[in-house]
Amino acid sequence: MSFREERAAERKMNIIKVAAKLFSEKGYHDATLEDIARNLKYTKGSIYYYINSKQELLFQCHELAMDMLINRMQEIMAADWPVEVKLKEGIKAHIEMVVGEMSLVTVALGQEFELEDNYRQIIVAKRDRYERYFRQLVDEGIEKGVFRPLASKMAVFIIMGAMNWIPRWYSEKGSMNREEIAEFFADYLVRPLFKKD
Amino acid sequence: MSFREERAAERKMNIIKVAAKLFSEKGYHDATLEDIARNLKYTKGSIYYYINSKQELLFQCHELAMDMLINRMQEIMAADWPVEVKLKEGIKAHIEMVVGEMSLVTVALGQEFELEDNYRQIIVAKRDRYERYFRQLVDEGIEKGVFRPLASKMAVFIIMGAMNWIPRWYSEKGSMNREEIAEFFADYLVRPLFKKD
Amino acid sequence: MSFREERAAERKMNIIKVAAKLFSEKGYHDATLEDIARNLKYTKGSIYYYINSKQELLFQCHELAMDMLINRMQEIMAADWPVEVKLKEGIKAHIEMVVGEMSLVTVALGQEFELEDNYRQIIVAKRDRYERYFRQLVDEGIEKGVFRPLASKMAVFIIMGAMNWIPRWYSEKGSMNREEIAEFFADYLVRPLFKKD
Amino acid sequence: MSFREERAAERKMNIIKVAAKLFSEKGYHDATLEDIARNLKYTKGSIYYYINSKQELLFQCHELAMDMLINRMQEIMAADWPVEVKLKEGIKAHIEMVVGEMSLVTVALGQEFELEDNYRQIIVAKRDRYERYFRQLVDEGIEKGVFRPLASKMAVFIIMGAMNWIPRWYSEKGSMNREEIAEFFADYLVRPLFKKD
DNA sequence: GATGAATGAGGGTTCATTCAT
DNA sequence: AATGAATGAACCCTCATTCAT
Repeated sequence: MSFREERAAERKMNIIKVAAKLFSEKGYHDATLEDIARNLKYTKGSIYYYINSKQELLFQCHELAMDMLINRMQEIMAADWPVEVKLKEGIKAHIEMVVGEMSLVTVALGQEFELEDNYRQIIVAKRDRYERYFRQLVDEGIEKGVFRPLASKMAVFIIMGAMNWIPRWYSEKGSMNREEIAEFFADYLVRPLFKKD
Repeated sequence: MSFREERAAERKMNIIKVAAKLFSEKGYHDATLEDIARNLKYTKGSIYYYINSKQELLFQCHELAMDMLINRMQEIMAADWPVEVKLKEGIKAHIEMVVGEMSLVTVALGQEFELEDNYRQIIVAKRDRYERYFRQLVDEGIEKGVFRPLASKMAVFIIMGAMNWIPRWYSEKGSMNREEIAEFFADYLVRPLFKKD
Repeated sequence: MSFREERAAERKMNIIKVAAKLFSEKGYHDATLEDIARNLKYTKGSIYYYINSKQELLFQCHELAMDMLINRMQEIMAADWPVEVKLKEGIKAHIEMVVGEMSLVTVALGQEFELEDNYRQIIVAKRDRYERYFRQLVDEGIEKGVFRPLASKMAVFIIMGAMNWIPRWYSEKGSMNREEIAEFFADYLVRPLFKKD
Repeated sequence: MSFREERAAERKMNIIKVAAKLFSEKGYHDATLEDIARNLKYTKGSIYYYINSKQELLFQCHELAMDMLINRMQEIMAADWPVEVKLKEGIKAHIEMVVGEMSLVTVALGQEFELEDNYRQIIVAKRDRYERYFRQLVDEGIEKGVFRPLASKMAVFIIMGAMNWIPRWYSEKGSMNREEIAEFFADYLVRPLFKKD
């Protein structure tokens, strides 16, 4: 990639991030391109040098977020850890990203229904793929006798729901910091999987 | 209430329900008043005889939903059950309403950020009050030694998140029916509260 | 049709005519909806109560014009006249409409390429149908031995072209009035069809 | 002209021709400078090194086309032929150019109204001058007794209209080739000028 | 000579809202 | 109690044009 192209890509990324921030703050509709432009110190028209439509912008937010989540999860899957550790790490990683890249992942998780159909399909596919990693881990734990037998699909829904709700209440000023929250969630959500002993 | 007023109230309720349905299906912005009117076989103008603004309509959805949830929860709180049973019943009741009155509660839970500030404050207050019931139960369980000591606020966030995520994946054609889901959730989400024995 | 509907239809027709006028004066693109609205003493938004898009407006101009032309031509075809008279009358009728309903027919004849594909197909079909009447007359004249044998398609193209060019030069202040022009054209354009004697 | 200037002039001509092609295909408005640039493998900005505005580009198309037409007609006028032959040759030459340099002349003939006033005046003047040649021939024919007396202005309008309509229907795959069409038109359009004998 | 980048004016369209009837 | 009609503010998007490099 040439220097020029690199700078252009960087700027586009910047636009996406600002858009994500505003989308997550005000919602897709209420965040106007004017808002986004103003935040970037661009003019409305200028943004269109980098993107094709507001929808595309939303889509890019989704895609970026999902790719980040998937990449991180792939690393975890590849690691040489016991299954219950992988699951906990997966939960913690997800939470870190939800809280850290707040706006980006928040948009992706919370405003899916704003995506037009063709875009949505791509994102839903990625989300399914992502969730499947978690389900794999639960299933594997059951097979290995580490976890008790149960409906892994439901368990994953519970885990996802709990995690994805975080943006609704999280505040940097809260009594727990990121790691503590992540730790708490990982413990709370994995615990019911274990057999009683 | 006079007969007239009664009929008007009834119609207003009808409008709210239809609005809720459309809001939950297409989102607040994409559901136009035209849509709502068409579904009711009214004209756009007529609706304004019963409501003051689209925002108010959204607010009423929220309020109705929250009131339903709160009322049900109050009954449970008043019952003469052990604390862990109350909590499980609370979870089950919530899930029944999420799945049953789908649109109404879905709107309330999923589109809070569309509310304008003055309205939002009222709703947030109700939601807080609602969540406080759950937290009370957790705290009480801890006090009584039924549950282990932990950050009850976090636990409630987890419970709420898991439940409120249901509309995102629930389908009537799924492998579990309502009661089974409710049961599964109640068990899974309360289980980590207990002391190991 | 109820009184209300009638009035609405009337207003829509009015909009179409004003649009046609402006389209023919400034071209489809340069005539803005703002222009059209101003001419009607409406606001831009109001127009959308009657139409769905600017394209539709253009289409309606085309359709109205073609229907007028076709209807008139059908009357002529049905008349009990010798073929060469029918042809001359067709030419005269066409010219009357081009000059009379100036803007409407002018738009239809001159700005076909501005129509989007789905609309264009409909209009092209109508135009073909219209031209076929003329061709039928020429062919019939040839068969009957009134006209000499020649490529009727080309002859019709010539006739059409000559007539449709009129809006480019016609002025009410010109030295010939409508009927004289029509008469001149009919004679000039039909004359070459006859056999020399 | 220096070598530099020559090359620049050549490129400018190239731009005009490509512009003409796109103007005739999509219309003046729908052919964007982006389109034109892409076709030339330039960038949008670069074009402005050679031209001053899109309008100028359109004007140059018109002027080039009119100059070509006028030049050819001057040759014909200067030839030592009988008047009726000159007229026929004029018609044939015009048609050859309409069909051959399709885009250039098509733009000039079909999109005159897109020209801004100052430009239009110049073009209208040229077009008048061009048409006057044809009228001269008709008048001369009348004077000499070759043609019958008639309104030469009208006759020329008919001839022009018929010829300028050709781009609307012409296709290379049609049943007649260029020369045949030209021949047919010349015959058909001149024939009504002659006296019956 | 050429280009990437930015601009800004304006256009079509949508929609909540109002109001006379 | 209901509606047809009208409004206007706001929004997304396009594109000719400019300019520093």
